[in-house]
Amino acid sequence: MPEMPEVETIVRSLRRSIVGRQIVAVDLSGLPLRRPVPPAFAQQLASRLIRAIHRRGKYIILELEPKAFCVVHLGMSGRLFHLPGTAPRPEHTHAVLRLEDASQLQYRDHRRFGLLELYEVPRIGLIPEVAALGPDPLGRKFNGRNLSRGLRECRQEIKAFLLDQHKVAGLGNIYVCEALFHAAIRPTRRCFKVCDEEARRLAGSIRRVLRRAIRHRGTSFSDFMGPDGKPGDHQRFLRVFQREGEKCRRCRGTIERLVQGGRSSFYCPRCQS
DNA sequence: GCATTACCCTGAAAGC
DNA sequence: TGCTTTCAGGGTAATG
Repeated sequence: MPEMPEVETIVRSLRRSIVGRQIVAVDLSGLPLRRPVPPAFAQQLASRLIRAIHRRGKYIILELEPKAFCVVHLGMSGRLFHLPGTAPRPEHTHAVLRLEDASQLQYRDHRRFGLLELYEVPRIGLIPEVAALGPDPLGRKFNGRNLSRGLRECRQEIKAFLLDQHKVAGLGNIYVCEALFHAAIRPTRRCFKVCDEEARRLAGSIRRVLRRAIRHRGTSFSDFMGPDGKPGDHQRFLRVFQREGEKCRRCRGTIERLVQGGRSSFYCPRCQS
């Protein structure tokens, strides 16, 4: 389940390995992902140069020359692998970008919740998926004051707010649970009931949790690994996520689980109010 | 207009 | 042992 730290790990790895390479051919499985991959996708990508790789929220964006942007979202189970050109193409491989140095970039996604799209626009900001995103938690616009302003006028539960990519870009279930634990806020709290001081604390917690996860190359349970095949290491440092019934490392109380909007939330009822 | 729910999908785990 | 059912979750369209 790639969230921002996992996507950032992938982007950093791919920057080292595929930027400056030309795409010579593209093979597609033909199966639809979240949306059907446009029939012209392969033809539009072929012969373009990979100029740079960007991340916006959980989106990976290949900046191409002649100017275009290839947008990749990994959904729940998507993975990118940079492999030798002779590597086999396993089941659930939906796109293969063959590069000029005889290597290949494989997109695999067994649940097909991901997205592959090409936009011929002059700027990243004109990509519709990117334009709709809220501020990046590691960017300048994300701070306690702005977060507090957003929370004040919202009646949703804080968990749903933080998962909404239009409000904050890049957070998923794992890091929302972890950040709320560090900020001592229960996931069911209504946004407008989070005071300024708590919002400031939450903004700081979100940034710290994400930075720490990036240092550990993300969290791996079953789905995530980097393009080089290495899993992340952050799962060892989680305080609440998937720890239902275990002891809280802060107060020795018991971690509980509840379901919000069909997603599991993990929290410590003693530490979080 | 905002909040909530259903749906897409498949592998793994649980239940029978 | 083998089959069936349930669950997980990101994003979005549909519904309330």
